[in-house]
Amino acid sequence: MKLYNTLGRQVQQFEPADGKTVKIYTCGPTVYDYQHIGNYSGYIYWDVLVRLLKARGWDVKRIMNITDVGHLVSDGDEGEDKLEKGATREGKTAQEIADFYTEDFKKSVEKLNLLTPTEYAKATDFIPQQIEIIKTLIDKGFAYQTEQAIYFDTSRLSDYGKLTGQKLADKEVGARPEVVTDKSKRHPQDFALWFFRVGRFAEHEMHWPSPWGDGFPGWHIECSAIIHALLGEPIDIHTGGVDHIGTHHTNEIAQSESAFDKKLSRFWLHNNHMMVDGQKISKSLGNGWTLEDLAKKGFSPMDFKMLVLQSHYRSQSNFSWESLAGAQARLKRFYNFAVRRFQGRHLDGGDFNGLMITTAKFKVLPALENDLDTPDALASIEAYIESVENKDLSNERFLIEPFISQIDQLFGLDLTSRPDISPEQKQLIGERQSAREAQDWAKSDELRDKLAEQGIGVNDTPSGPIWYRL
RNA sequence: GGCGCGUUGGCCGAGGAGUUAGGCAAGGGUCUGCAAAACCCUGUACACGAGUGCGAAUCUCGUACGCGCCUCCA
Repeated sequence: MKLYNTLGRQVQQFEPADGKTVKIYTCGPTVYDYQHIGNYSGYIYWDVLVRLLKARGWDVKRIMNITDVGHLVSDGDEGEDKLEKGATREGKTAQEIADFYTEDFKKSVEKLNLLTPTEYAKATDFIPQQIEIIKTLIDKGFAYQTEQAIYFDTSRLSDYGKLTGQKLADKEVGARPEVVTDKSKRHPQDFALWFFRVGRFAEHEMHWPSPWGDGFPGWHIECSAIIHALLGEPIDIHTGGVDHIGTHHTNEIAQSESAFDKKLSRFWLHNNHMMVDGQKISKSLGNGWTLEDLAKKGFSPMDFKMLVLQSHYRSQSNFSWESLAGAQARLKRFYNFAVRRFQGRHLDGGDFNGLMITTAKFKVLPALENDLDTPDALASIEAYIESVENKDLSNERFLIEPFISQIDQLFGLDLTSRPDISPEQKQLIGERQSAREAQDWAKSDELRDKLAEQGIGVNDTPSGPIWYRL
């Protein structure tokens, strides 16, 4: 299978280093607030990636971190931690905030039917490991100490920034005036490994002892520590949003590769961002919808997932309520296809069954193996559903179950869990059909209305009624 | 200033030198007791300019516009 590797900027053939187990790390949420739909779009893509890796027969060991400390806020960078800002806002401790939003994140993962990682790793559970790496970096001369912090000396690396393709000298450092810099930093691009609880950080609520003094870790070090502790370098795939390329992942590479003399990750995959009405999702625009906001407008997490899968992970996609409605309609069609398996005329399988499996295997899977082309994969599924619906059901025999279970395996769209209707409802359909045959249109219409009240629609075909959900 | 991406029919969105993407919406039709659903048909799209090709939406250069990153961010 082929994947686009940001490191090297090209599509490359992928397989795990040991040929068996894929070691994969996904940059997880910073749990200081609800995650918005843009956040989840990334997790949806990486979920399909994991499902694909498994479908190809590899074992997957996947770690996702939960950032619950050390993530400084942007606005002016006054030294406030995102977690602590959230805590102040809600009158809680940083720990309570982290726990609450971690829980919310996990619930959403479940709602979206995303596979849970092998392990979630909280940054605060790996403080000693982070300190250990910093120690190593100091010993090897890659880090230095000032009054405010311990910094990584980026000038020690000739290939610092290899992920971005941008030369260090070309970067405009401190492009924004509001960024506060430590005057005693040797190079403007040097980044903090450990902050001391002094100056603007004096009141920092979360802090730990270290060999160099009381303080808290920089943001990037947690990922290096967690990867080292739970996966071991090099890992096969590291995923995250495109915004991480320039800073977070660049610094992760610098730290880990300097400390351990091994490549950190063989593949770097980055999802592009979801725009909302053509604009970046941001707090100030108030367009960072949550799954809850979508639910209020009548859209399920699965509707949203369908929308996300309709565009490629490397494309910048655009969210609008109109496009979400389109995705919802499409998903409904998938669902109504799935419940055809309860309608009694597909019991024997036969050639049709084989054809379905073949389609899944020879069209859908290859689409995904082509750098995770989910839109193309969906189109193949669509083409197949259409070909089935064209058939005269009374004559054709087919088996939907294996097909949809393959689709579910790859996309987690919950097709297989679409419920059957009740025996009572089936009886109503039968009665209505009898009424129709007796040309009792009044009764037939009455029964149709009754079924509609229960969310069931009926399609009269030459070979009998077919029900679907409204 | 640097790095990078994009511009596809009403909307979303793949593809990527000659052959239908797909979905949603729309119009017409078939079927039907009537509907709905489904099905069929229709739209003949690729920012603009120039260039290279037998041939360009697809390659090259330029222009315009938009976006991302270089600062926390999925």
